[in-house]
Amino acid sequence: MKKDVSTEQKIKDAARKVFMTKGFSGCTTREIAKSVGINVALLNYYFRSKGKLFELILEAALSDFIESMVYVFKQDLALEDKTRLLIDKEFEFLRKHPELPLFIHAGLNQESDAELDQSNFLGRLHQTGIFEECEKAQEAGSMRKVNMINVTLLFMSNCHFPIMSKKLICGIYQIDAKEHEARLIEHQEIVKEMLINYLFPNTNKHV
Amino acid sequence: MKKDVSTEQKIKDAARKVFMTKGFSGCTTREIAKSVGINVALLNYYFRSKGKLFELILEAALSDFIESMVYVFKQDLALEDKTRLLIDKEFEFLRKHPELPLFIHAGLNQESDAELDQSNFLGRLHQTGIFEECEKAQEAGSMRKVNMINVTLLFMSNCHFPIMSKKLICGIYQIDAKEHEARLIEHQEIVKEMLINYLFPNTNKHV
DNA sequence: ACTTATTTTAAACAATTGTTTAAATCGACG
DNA sequence: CGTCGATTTAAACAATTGTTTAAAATAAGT
Repeated sequence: MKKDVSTEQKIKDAARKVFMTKGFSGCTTREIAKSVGINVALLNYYFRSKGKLFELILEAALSDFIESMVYVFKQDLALEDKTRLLIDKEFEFLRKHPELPLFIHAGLNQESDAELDQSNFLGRLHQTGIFEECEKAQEAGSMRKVNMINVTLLFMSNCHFPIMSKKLICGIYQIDAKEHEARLIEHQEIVKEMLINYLFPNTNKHV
Repeated sequence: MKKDVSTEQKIKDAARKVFMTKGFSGCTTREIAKSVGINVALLNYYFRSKGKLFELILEAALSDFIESMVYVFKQDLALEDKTRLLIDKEFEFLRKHPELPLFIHAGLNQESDAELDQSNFLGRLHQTGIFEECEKAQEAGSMRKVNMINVTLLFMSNCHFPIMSKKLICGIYQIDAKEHEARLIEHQEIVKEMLINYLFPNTNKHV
């Protein structure tokens, strides 16, 4: 019979937490092992090396983050409502995992090869039908004609960056976490209005 | 007489390059020393330690990036034109230093204390008068009433993130650097239009 | 209970880390 | 030239790194 949680999973969980906050070269295998309460050698017994373990965590992180988008795209909603929901869900997700964006970007820079599409992220997004949906809306004139990569950039920029930049913003403006959270809440609404206004300009809004 | 370039400066330059691409824990003092062509001990002779050197580079990077904004704010232009110029200059600056945003954010997370405002960044921004200028425009109704921290977030998100996320975007969408650059050029125009529309809504635009 | 395979550990490995020490080299000035 | 200070180096330091080896503990099957 298995234990309540397998050792392998416990290592993954601990490694995720440590890697997230300190990065690949910022931590040691012993640090991870200690936080699980096991011997260092056991880490190499389950995963072949520190690097291999890191790749696993990084890919899982990427997967999580794609999945949070896929969930929204699958909903049966009008494009405008999907836009709102996407932004809300992204902020909700990123509030729970605020270290994730920086971890992913820093992690991708560490990996020289970056065989990123083993997990077929693009395919998973395509399966939701979001691309065709946008294409149709663009043909119909209800959505502004913008390349989908640029649309992605717009969403990610305005959702991920405000979370990643917490320390920088707090440092520059000399505000504490509480004030920063207030700005974040406001930002969430700003982004929703701004993106919808930009992407769906024909829908009339009032003051 | 001094050499053409002082050893101290050569070390700083090399350290900047290495730290930028590999991060603090991702490189070694010997690696930096070798890239300058000097002994490791000399590095500790000029700067007390690896950490001290890193702090210096990080602060200089932050300073550069603030300065590129200050330059724009000082110009004698209408707010809308400053907005356009700011975005153009940010993209220009970031194209020259694409690793800088990620380096700054990762670096700030490494530092536990993060005494960020020794350089008085907020003061330098205030001196340009940009805050009063925006406040006046907001009172006059030409600029949307948005907290200045949120305005900052809007600009930084839409300028910095597209540059930082190059590897991620290229990985997900399976595009090469050339195609990515094309998207970036388009993004620059998108961001200009979108932000101006949002921040200065009363100025009428045509199709 | 005995055997066998899996899981876990302690210990050691060689390599690398940041830093220091003491000596050597260089530059300028008397 | 000789001396003194600043610069630079080679060598060594102790600590830590990722990884491996061989033995121990545990679990499972018969």
